[in-house]
Amino acid sequence: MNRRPNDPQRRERILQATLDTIAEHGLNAVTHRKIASCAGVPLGSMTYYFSGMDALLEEAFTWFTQQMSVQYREFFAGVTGPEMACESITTLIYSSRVTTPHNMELMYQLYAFMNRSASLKTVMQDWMKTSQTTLEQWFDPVTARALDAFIEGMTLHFVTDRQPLTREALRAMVGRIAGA
Amino acid sequence: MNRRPNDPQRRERILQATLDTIAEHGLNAVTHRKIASCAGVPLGSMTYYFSGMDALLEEAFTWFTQQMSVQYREFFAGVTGPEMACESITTLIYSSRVTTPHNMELMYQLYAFMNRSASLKTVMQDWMKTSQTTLEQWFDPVTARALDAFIEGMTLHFVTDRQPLTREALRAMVGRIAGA
Amino acid sequence: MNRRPNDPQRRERILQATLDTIAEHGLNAVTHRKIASCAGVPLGSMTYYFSGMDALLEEAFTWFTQQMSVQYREFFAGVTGPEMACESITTLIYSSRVTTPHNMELMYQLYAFMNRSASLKTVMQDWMKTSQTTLEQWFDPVTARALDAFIEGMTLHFVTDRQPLTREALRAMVGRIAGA
Amino acid sequence: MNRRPNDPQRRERILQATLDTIAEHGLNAVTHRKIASCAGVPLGSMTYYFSGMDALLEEAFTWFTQQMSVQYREFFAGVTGPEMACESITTLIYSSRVTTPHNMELMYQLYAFMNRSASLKTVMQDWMKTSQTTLEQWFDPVTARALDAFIEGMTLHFVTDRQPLTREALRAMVGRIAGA
DNA sequence: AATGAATGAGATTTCATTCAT
DNA sequence: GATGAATGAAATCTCATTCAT
Repeated sequence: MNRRPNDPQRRERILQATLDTIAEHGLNAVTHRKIASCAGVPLGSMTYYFSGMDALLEEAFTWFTQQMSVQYREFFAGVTGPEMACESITTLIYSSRVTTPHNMELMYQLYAFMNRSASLKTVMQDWMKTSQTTLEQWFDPVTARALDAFIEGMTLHFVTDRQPLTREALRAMVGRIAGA
Repeated sequence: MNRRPNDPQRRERILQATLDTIAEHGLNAVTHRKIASCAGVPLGSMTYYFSGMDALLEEAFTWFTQQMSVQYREFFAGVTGPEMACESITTLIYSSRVTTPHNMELMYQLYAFMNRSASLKTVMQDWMKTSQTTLEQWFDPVTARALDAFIEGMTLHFVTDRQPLTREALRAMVGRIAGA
Repeated sequence: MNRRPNDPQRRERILQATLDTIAEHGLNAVTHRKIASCAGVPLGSMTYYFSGMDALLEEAFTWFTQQMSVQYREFFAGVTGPEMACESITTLIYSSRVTTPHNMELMYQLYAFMNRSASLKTVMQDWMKTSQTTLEQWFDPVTARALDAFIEGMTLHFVTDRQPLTREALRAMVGRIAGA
Repeated sequence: MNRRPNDPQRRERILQATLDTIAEHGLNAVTHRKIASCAGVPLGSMTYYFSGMDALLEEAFTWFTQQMSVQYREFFAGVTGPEMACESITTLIYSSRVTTPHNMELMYQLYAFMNRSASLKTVMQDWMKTSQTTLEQWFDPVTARALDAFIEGMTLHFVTDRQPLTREALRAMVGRIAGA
């Protein structure tokens, strides 16, 4: 093992490895060993950096939520009006660039884990608020919530469904909710 | 000599206990002992009735999916037209009678577990198909999918969000997707 | 491993092995592995029979205290008067039949551990009471306590001291405390 | 080039912290981290100043023995005759000024640890010799040993027993052993 | 000289599964 | 058929010690 004292990326690398391992093996089946091996760190590092499995999972999911939040916001960065927002929403769902299978896998593990941790639930609620606020730049609050929920549900469909909607059909539905 | 088991409900009782235990403790943290204790059956029953943990989880989730399917169908039983369907959808989401916290908890555990089991994924896809077909009685296929996705996303919001929508706002959004 | 379901001596065998391991290696250095190996049981048995190390130590010491109590009482079984009691006390200390190095080793480990466990402290106090009561058959309470303390201190001297007292000198000192 | 350490008391501070930690947590449960934290020194100091845990414990106990020896001697400093010695012994036991709960706690941890270390056993034997020699100033050797053993046993009673002896009763018993 | 981040060896503990009854 | 005592494999976690700085 290449000894690297003061490795500043170590913590983050473990967090990322935790997410990757959850995505690959599922929450039940995640072990310190698998994560350590995935992160390329010795087993002893796991509890040196994180007090225990629960703390690690909580922090990893919190980190994931923040990453997703950033990507979400960046996705709507250049949007200037409702029309353009609808296009972006459609692309968000359809392209799976943000809602990749990997991310969706984590999303559902996160929903499943959410109720085990009060602080994680708060993080989730804050995220939900943020994404609604983003959409409220171009839509009224109720519409923003509806669109957010639709994105939520539709992305699930896109990773599970055998025959997802076409881009055009999807765009039309987004337009309906937007009330245009 | 046809010997019937002493306790014919035992299998089902174990399945139900499995679901309850998952809902209470989360998929990671479910053990044979907890389930057996919850079901009030001896520990030995667990592997006597089910070949192993994975088989048990798979069967429990399949059973859950079927239960939900039935409830979903029953919910739309008396519906005679699109208008009434929109009302039912609104009530479905708003009342949390089907989408109880307990059921939603299981739903997300199920989504999280889905990718671990090919057969479970099929079950999920079939369910999705069924619920879309149900809605296709009153809506065109694309609209049916959009409504289904909206239900999906909105129920999540309702168990997580700090301030869910009012019934009226919800009804209005359903109406928009329905294209009325 | 010879599989013996319902091995009724298993628990006691583990307790005895715990005491032997403590005597051999000291409280700090006792591990489940060492005890299991000493008892000839698989490692998994340790926490199957005892909820954890602390519970095991507590029970082992409690058991030891009871054993010592019995031996102590048996030692004074045939005593009919103060004179004979003094002889027995002298022999108890001098012969090291009860206060063997093994037992004394455990005694001091026990004193050291006593303050970690309220219930163990109670057990110790009860034992102290019992041994005083035994001596009160032939001596007044204050004398009984003094003799008990003397036994306590002298047995330590006998396992530590380089040149212990002769039997005669010991007998004389016992006689003085007895007030004969 | 005589380089003196920045912190000349550090070694002693670690030794004292070791004793305090043993008294607080017990010999099993003492860790470098706890001691370092108790002494207010960096973790690295532990193995910088002491070659390892065993060496540290041995030195700490040796130091403790010396401290106790000094206190013991000081306690009998002004004594001029057997009568006065008996009074001092009584006070020694009864007042718990030297045999504080903290010191007694350490005493038993020490007895428990003694057999793990040949050099520590020697230290103990030397101490025993010293305390006997102290008493031999006013008593014959056999009486001195008996008194020493009595002190030993009685102090244990005083920290454990629910109802210790009164001062008068204690004094009377000391007097008997002294043969006055 | 002094430190504390890092680790490997080994501790405790959990638990799915087995199998004698 | 049914059970639960028992176990081995593997999990989590602890910590003395090392060593780059």
